[in-house]
Amino acid sequence: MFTLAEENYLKTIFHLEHDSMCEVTTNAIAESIETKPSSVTDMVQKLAEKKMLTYKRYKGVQLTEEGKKVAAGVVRKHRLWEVFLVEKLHFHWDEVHEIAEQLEHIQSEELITRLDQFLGSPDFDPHGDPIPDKHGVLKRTEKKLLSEIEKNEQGVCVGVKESSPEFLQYLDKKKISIGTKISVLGKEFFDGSMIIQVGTEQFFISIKIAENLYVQTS
Amino acid sequence: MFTLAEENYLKTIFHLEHDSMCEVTTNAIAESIETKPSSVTDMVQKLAEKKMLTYKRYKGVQLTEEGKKVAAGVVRKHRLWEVFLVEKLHFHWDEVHEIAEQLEHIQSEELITRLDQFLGSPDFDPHGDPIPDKHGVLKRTEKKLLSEIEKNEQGVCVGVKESSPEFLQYLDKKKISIGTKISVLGKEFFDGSMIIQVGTEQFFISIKIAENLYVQTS
DNA sequence: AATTATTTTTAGGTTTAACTAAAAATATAA
DNA sequence: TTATATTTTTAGTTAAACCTAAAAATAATT
Repeated sequence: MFTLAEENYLKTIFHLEHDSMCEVTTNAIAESIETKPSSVTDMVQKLAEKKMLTYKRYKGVQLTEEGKKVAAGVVRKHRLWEVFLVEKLHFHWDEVHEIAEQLEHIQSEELITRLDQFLGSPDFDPHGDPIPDKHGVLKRTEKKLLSEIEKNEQGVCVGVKESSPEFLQYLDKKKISIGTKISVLGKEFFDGSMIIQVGTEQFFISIKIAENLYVQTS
Repeated sequence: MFTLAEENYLKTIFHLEHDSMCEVTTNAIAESIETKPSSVTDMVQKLAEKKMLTYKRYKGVQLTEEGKKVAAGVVRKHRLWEVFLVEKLHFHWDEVHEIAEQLEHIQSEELITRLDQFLGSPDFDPHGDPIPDKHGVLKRTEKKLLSEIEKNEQGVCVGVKESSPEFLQYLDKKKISIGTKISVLGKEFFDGSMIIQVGTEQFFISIKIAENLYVQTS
């Protein structure tokens, strides 16, 4: 069994490994978790002793297979709870992160099995992120950033890269959510800005928006 | 905001006050919470400073109005989650306590408001215990112990006093749950044992059973 | 290659909530 | 009432997870 702090470290390192695709540094963890590098060193040494990750002084860390499994379990719980909050309790997708951050630490295999069933074994959370299965395996999707889509092509929104309330609220105002069809009508070479169509509305978006929206083209 | 430990102390003292109807002793708290009396003294002093209870050395404690409100809030969360686990996830009523013990500490007003709505604002948890409203007010019911029922009277099961898995499983085997009608066909003066009827079945129960089952007669 | 800057670790301290052991207060019994 | 027993508190430790400040290792510049 793991403490709340240990679970948070494992989860954070799991995400950082996915993002950076290489060893995760002490500073990166510290920033992510909003703590000091010295605290990270402490915890990382503890997790190394528990064989959850490999650690060489000054060289960063890497999750072991076991560590990945534990971390994926926490992510699975987080995302299943997010689905519950949005689908069943009708929370807005920008309100659920904090609460799921707490719920992800509830310990009960059976609870998660039943929650998963209750929700119809969803594959994705309300932000479009994949939910690991009970063995920690992630379904990989071939999603692209909207910024990679060419003029006159179109895609379906499947997720966001950034998930700050501000961004999610912007998307909401523009009536963009998971499943929304987006057509690229025009693209400015100079700054990457676009004219897109969502439903019957056409409007301008900056590169910053386009680089934080995932779409599936198929 | 309160720590997990603080919430557990407040909740425990709240329950003990209801049971004993007088000041709650250090030892009673220690036993309930499975900790040492010295640890209780520490925490109780801390909670007294926070004005959650009044404390005089060697004299026990009493919750303040504020303390009662906080404690009732934790109990409300616990019991709402129990309803969720039984009604929505189809857990058995003897499996939910431990999980609710964790869920009761999730911090989010909005979550509980919505959970309550989602469950149809239930008044009682799966064990028949009343759920405090959002202001901490408990609906009082005039329930009696089955052992107080006379021969040839009957009542409807509304709750249990003890809620150990063993007891709940016994009740289950005998097909007794919340709402079950129980008729007292015979009562032995010597040891308090009874012959009761549940559905079409008639059987013998000891005083130990009868003293742990609440029924409503009306 | 030597210096400077950055990153990471070590060493030592703080807080929370537990613990043990001993002292003090209260309650019970002779 | 004195002696004994029980309950409660105090004093001093421990462990987890954080912190600061200083030292050590690594990386970047000149």
